[in-house]
Amino acid sequence: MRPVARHPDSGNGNGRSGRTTIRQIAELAGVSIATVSRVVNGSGYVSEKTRRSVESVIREHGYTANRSARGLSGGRTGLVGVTLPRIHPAYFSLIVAGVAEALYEHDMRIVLCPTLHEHDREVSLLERLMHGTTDCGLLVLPEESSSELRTLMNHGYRFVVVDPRKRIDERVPTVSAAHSSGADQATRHLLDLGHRRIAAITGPRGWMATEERQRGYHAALAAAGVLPDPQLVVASNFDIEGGRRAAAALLELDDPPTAIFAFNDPLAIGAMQAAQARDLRVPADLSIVGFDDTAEAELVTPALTTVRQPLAEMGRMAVSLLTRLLENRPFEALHVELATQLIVRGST
Amino acid sequence: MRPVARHPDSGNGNGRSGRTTIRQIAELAGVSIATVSRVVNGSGYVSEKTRRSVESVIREHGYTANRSARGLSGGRTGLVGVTLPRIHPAYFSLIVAGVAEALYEHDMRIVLCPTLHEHDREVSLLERLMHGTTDCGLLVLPEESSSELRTLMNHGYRFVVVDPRKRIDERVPTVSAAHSSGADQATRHLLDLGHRRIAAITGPRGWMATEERQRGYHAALAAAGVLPDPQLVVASNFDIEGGRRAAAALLELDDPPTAIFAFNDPLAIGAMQAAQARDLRVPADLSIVGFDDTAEAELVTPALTTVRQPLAEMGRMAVSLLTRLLENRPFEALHVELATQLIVRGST
DNA sequence: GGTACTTGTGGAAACGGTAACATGCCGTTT
DNA sequence: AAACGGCATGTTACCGTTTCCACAAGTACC
Repeated sequence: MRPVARHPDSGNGNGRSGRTTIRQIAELAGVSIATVSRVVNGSGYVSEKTRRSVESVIREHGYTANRSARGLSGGRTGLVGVTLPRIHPAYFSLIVAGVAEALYEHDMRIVLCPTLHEHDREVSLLERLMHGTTDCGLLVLPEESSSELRTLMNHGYRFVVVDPRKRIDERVPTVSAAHSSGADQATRHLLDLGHRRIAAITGPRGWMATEERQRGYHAALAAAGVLPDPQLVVASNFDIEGGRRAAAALLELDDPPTAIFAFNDPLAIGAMQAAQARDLRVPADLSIVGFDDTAEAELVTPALTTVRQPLAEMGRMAVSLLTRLLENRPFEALHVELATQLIVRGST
Repeated sequence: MRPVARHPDSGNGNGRSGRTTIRQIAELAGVSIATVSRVVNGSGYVSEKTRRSVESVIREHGYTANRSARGLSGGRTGLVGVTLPRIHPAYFSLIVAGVAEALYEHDMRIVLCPTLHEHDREVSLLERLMHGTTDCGLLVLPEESSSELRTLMNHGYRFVVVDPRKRIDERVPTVSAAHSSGADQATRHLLDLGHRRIAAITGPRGWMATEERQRGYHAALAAAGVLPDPQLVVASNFDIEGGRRAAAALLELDDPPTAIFAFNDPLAIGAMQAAQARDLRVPADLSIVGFDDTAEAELVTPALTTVRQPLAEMGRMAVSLLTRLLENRPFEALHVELATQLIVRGST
């Protein structure tokens, strides 16, 4: 099909693209392919002498096992499927960065699958990923229902969920941030500053992150003896525009809040823009706290006080659960919750 | 090894993990595996009747070809290796988003390989990627020298470079932004506003992006009859801190600039911070223009005037070149340069 | 001096596809 | 009527690994 001129150093003519195969290595080292395989994988018995000789041939010829063949032959592909809604928002790219780094150390790679929030797309992607492409999966903020995930499990696919959107089956390993305690810290911080009318701009209803953070928010208010005002809680989606609209509505109230706790940074930034649009000074007239602590929090003026989620660490932790899963180690913690930390900046 | 209880619906016991194979489909449809393969790949002759019958069996059982097997059997893996320095900066994640979207349409997936700017890591990653894991590569801002890339080509690996760092071999297909004309637009904009002492904070010396943008900057100055002042050109790396330092140095000059053209958005943001730190008002006392137009440009106060690079489109375009490569279509344009556009906001 | 276990090694059967080749049928052309 | 070419389908040899099994030699034990 393609009569590409073979590069001089690509060696003896085997069929296709001139890659060194295990057979060539075996021949050069004067052993069988089984032995080479044993050396490469460090399994079974190989004498010290043979091992060294094979290793030197391997080094010399720069041999690496063909991943497809390895994957096919019952082994592992060394590929992990990562599904997430979108890549670009800092929230996701930070998690992916952590995942990529941790996987690299295990000599595994990421197969990246943005779902663009399309549930169907995610389902069909997982279908395909299970299908010999990847050894296991890592689902960030999955669109799938608990029962769909259960089906996946029953088919023998291993996966870990990072930041579950809804409450899901107990047996699915998850990694998330300490939503509730983070929200508690944020709210308490505002209370400590003397605020009593503290509004919340939440994420979508029904999401775990929303519910948990709401729990923390209410807990802190209750602890300070402040009666929660339902008018002060507005649900939104997690973007700037949503924050702008929600904050605008809050500031229209007869008795507007003196502080807003937004459930993520884009919402907080939107709120800040809404405040500035009606000539309110932040933090003098209105204090604002966010959640995430992505890079944008430091860029805006004033810099945003926010609750830091250790996103890259969450990614790393997910990988660590995943490797435990693959080794079939029945592991201690199925559900890991990483601590959050309040970062105080200029917006409060 | 793992005696996982087979899920009821996973069907007849074949060896491993209960996935449907082409053989099972063939049997159920009462045809040979070759015919099923033909139906799946849409190749060769299949009668309308057979095709429909096979398709219905496939749908019913949710069959998808095992990628490892397909990859091994001389075919394609459907995986594209993407190497880039880091994932998180908006610049990269936007490109990746474009790439992912375009690849999804071809039913291909991304294997993501951040190199963390380590040259060795990149080389060894490419080594491995070539190795049966991926069909082709997409290198964003590659660390590799032109000769290393040439070696890769000679080994028969197909790849496209997005935003080449240095000047590389003519035969390597590349996608980049119109650096020079973008810089020209930016500089001209500042000139039109009456500025005559226009400084430039450039990227690292020797990078193509730096050189080309510098060319555009000089061209615009020359066209306006402004003598370039070497003191006003400072090289930096591409991050906020670098911008801060470079701008601080510029503002210390006896005859400081009245405008700064920073060669990317973080640099511009750093410059803005440096200006604000010494109580200069932007744009009244100092105008600033950036380059990229990532999300952060809109977040800062004042919003940043900047040159928009169509990053996601660059990713898509790279995929389109890649598919042409794979189909062995000797293609028209080896080097694509996408137009940039000046976005005027509050910083000028 | 057999038996049994530990080591070291090779042979060969999967794994699930693709694609080259073979085969058989049917309608045209010569 | 024979030869031929397009179509539809089946057979089978790979692709590069892993891994199970067999086998040989050496050592330990009774």
